Amino acid sequence: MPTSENGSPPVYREIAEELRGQIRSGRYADGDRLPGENTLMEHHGVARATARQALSVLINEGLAVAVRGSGIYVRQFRPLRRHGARRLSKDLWGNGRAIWQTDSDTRGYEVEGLVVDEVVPAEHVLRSLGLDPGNPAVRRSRRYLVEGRPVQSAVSYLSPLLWAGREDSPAAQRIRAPDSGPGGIYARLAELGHAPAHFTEEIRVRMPTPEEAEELALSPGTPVLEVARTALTSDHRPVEFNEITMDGSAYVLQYDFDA
Amino acid sequence: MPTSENGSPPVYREIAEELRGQIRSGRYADGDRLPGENTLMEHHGVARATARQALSVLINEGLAVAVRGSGIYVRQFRPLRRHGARRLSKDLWGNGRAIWQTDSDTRGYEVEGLVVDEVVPAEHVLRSLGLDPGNPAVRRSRRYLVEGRPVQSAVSYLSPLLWAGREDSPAAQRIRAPDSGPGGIYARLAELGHAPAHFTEEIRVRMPTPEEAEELALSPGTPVLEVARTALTSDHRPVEFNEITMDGSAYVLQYDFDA
DNA sequence: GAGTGGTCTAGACCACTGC
DNA sequence: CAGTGGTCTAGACCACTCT
Repeated sequence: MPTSENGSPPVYREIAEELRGQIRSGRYADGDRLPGENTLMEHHGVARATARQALSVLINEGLAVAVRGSGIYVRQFRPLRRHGARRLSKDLWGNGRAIWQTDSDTRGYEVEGLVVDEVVPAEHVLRSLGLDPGNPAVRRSRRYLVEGRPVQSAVSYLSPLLWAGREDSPAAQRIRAPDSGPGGIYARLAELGHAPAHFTEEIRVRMPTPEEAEELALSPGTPVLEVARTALTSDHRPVEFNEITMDGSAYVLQYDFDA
Repeated sequence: MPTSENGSPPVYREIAEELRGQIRSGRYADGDRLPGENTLMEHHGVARATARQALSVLINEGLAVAVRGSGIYVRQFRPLRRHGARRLSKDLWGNGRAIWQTDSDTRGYEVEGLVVDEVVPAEHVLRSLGLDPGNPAVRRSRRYLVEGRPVQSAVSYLSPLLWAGREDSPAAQRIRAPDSGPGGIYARLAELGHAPAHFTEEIRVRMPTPEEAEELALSPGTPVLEVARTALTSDHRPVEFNEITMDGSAYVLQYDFDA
């Protein structure tokens, strides 16, 4: 194919373009089965590899998914809505509700594979927490499912310095326990005198690593959203760093703010 | 390849995995040239198509880019930071500065291909503006470049009802002119008595359409960020809808808010 | 068992880059 | 002009799904 315009596009692109148009126009709806390799070979008089290449374009665009032994299907797409500001308002965790309960519409979240341990976090995590290199942190990892499907995995980091000298307090113990108690981690931080008052979230997009693709059961052509949240006290001390990796096709992020 | 685990992964995946590891470990740095098809064929004793398939994995992951006639190179990645709340504060457009001037660090934006016209917008646009189906709107489209590279394209919609009966006022004329004047569109809206007070932004991710890939000069494996912003007055009337498509590899979005 | 997609081989011609 | 990636053909064997 030429670097820019001029001659006609390669055959496989034209086939892909034709199918793409038919998907967009509604000729093929969500979940419908697309013409397979054999059909495309006949109809367009091309070799198998060329038909495959056309289909791989759609798959890498996230428009279609291949099911082995069955066919190629139009991808379905019904995102969840995640609210930025509203969901972290003190009203919620101040009253014993966990954050993620406000996230999804009527569909409920399930938490899976919660692991709590202590590690020396990566450099960017330490920086966000205002810790020096080599310092340890409590790490809380888990995965969230909606309707049985994994949609995000989250890892939260907290510095043990926040409860130094009070290791045995109920709040400090809960932070290191799988069940963080009513209101979650933020309520415990408040009990320790480190109530979160400000948040900053950084959003990045990229294609998943193979590990992430497996953990979130992503089909090819699905990008991930990476949300890195830092929670700060009213005097702007960082008290938590949370790294969330989300199925990009599963979410719409919403932020509301004033001029 | 097996549906889940068991047997060994296909050859092309192993080759891709090996290269991926070498990229991550720093064995190949940003912009370095990776072993090409011929090299992989020799070293791994595979056919050309298999070597190609391995490389296409990395390319679709956004880790590498192919340059015809030259080689395969490790992708570089240095994102811009786009601030959500801060950049839309009234201090900025209230004083005659355009929004995008606050966006990029030291690198400057250039605006290109500004087009102003009147159209009947898509349904979701009309809904965001609170307009009935079939209503027209002024559309302002443009593209932003950083260091000569296209990074986002934006389309803004405004209802003519906002200046009904005042078509000839300076503000209304500027809104329909390529140069919207000091402070940009939001300053003009304020002059018309529709000063934006609240914003809501919706963020979506997906793989680009071929048209978007061309417009933003995206290399394969690059997702796009879609930011849909609605500007509301203090009495919550929508006055502008802005749809921004961004090179996902070029941006980090940041939002700051309080508990 | 027929049909589907997944992997792989061994060729071919082309357009482009860089020396 | 040698080397690179881009496209394409014509086969092959396999694992899986569906009926």
